[in-house]
Amino acid sequence: MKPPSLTLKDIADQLGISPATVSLALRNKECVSEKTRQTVWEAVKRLGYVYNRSAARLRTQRSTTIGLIVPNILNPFFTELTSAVEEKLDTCGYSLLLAKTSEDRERQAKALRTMLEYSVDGILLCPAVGTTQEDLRICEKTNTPLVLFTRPVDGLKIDYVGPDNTKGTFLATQYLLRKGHTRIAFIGGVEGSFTRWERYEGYRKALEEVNIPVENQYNRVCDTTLDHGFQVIQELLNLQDSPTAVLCFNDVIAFGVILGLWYHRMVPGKEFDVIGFDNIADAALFSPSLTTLSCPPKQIGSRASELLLERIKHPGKSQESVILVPELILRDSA
Amino acid sequence: MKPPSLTLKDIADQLGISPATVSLALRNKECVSEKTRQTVWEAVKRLGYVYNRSAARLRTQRSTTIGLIVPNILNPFFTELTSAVEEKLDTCGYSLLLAKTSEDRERQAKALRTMLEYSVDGILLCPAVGTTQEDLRICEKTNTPLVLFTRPVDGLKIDYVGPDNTKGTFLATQYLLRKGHTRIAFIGGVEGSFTRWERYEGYRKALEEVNIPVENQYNRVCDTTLDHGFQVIQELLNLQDSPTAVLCFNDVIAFGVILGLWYHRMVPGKEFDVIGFDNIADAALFSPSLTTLSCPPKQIGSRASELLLERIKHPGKSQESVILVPELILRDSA
DNA sequence: CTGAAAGCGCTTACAG
DNA sequence: CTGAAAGCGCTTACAG
Repeated sequence: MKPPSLTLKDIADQLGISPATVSLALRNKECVSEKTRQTVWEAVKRLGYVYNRSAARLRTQRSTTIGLIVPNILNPFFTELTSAVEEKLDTCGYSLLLAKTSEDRERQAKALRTMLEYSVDGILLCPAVGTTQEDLRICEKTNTPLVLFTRPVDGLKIDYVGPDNTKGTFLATQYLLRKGHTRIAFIGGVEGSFTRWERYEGYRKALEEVNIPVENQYNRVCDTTLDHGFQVIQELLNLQDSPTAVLCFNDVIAFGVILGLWYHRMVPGKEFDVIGFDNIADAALFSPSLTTLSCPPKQIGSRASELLLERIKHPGKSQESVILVPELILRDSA
Repeated sequence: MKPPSLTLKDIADQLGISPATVSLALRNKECVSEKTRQTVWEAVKRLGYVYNRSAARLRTQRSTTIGLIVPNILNPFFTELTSAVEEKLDTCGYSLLLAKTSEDRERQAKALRTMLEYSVDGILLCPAVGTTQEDLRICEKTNTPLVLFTRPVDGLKIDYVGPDNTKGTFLATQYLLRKGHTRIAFIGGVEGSFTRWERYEGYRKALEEVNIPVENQYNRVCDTTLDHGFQVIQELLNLQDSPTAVLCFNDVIAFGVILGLWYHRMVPGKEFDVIGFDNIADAALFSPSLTTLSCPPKQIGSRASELLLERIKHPGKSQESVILVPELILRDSA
């Protein structure tokens, strides 16, 4: 199908030297004379030689590729994280193999397997909801470094980077209470998500501390998309005792809420308080008065990448958990 | 570094058959007896064998990987497109290698080369601004199918999928004129972008047709991010003869504009008309009254993928240009 | 239906 | 500083 491509041997033949020397020269090894190296590079450019990584990979058992698996590329949180990972890897000479799970354990299993088949040097994974230790065993078996981010896996001691969810929402709720709010809703996140549970815990604890009962009508599960946030805030505003502030599962939900408020001609941050989580790129702009718990995806992505590259270089080191404490970012009401 | 991994030969030895048969069985070839196939698959599962694609790739010169190169992953247009491509490829058994150019021709050259080194079966590329035919020559040389999308390259006859920019903005401008607007601004897109030029052309022509002069103060170049749209609309609203409608380079700019309008307590679609381009996912929600020129990234992505897979299967077929005509989507003012 | 053999393009000890 | 040789793990004609 493809035409015969140029090989190291072709270059070697052209120059009347051995393929071994060409290989060494291309890798810029010290042991090759400057003169040889130059002739080789010159020939490579002239003939349009393209290095064959599959061959090198087969030989060396290393791939300079890492795999990134996320639930959903469309969520800006993961988009920004992906971008940060790509950037970090690029500067370190690694390429990125990307897959998504759609929160499906089957698809996740398939993605993991495929990446191992490509001999990735390591994997960055945000586990699909419901992932078990068993699901990830294959990485251990093949001795492939694995770093989890954003969501831990129950009972699994492994490299991990993620936020302190409970502490974050606890702080945010206290902040709302101090501002005098008593009817505070918690919006977003899907049923069965451990992250949601943790974030809700912080909210619950803070209310409990000041003896405000947690009301079921203020606790709304929903998918993390703009339109769900938009929808839910409409419903909440129609309640008898409608809330005066919402703590959102994340910024995307918060954006939906803000759009819903504008739509009702209400100004978020003035007539109604909204708090997000993550501090994704658009958060700074979305509402001049959006408060958010900052634990930016770029930061998580770059920390996780660093950790993974570290593991690849020094295997066998002990596991590390990087827990980032979210910072409450207040923005001036304009 | 990695422990010795299981090979086909290990499986073969275990079962007392030849590696060739194991290979055939794994590929589910007809010529292997049902019984043998089953024993092989059973052993593979039991022993936890992981197929080595590097070896297969080296042998067959095919990779079942394709490369996707975009200017910027963070732009929702490209995010959605990436997602659509990933989905399409996944169902066809291909994996995705992802890279971004940041509109830098050097980085683009590097990304192309890396992908060829990985022996991708084909490449999907949205060329960085300023890309020349020469920049893409390497694909031709290595005989790697290349499909461009969204942006053509000057003078290059090659498979391409993209919108009819001029026709789109022409229609949209006519629509605004019919609604009685006479002061219409054109916002967004960067200097030197061919796409911007095309979209501006449609706007210019429509105004010209009804003898409305094109005013420089209504033509604003800016990066395609929310905050730039937000910024620019503020400036326009402060003009002496501030416009009554804007045609935006794309939806992202339009979102920024809408946020800017809400911020001024103006309701887009009522007191001020806003038109976007692309129809990205959030457009339906962003303002209930946002009008947009629909040419969705998912559609472009999936058409481009199909075209590429087609080329991979049947090389040597003649080039094809798929020009999608944007449709004006009107949404009811609520 | 199954096996022996060659080879994909590289890298790496090992000699010289 | 350079070369000959072996081998990474697969696939594929070719025999049988």
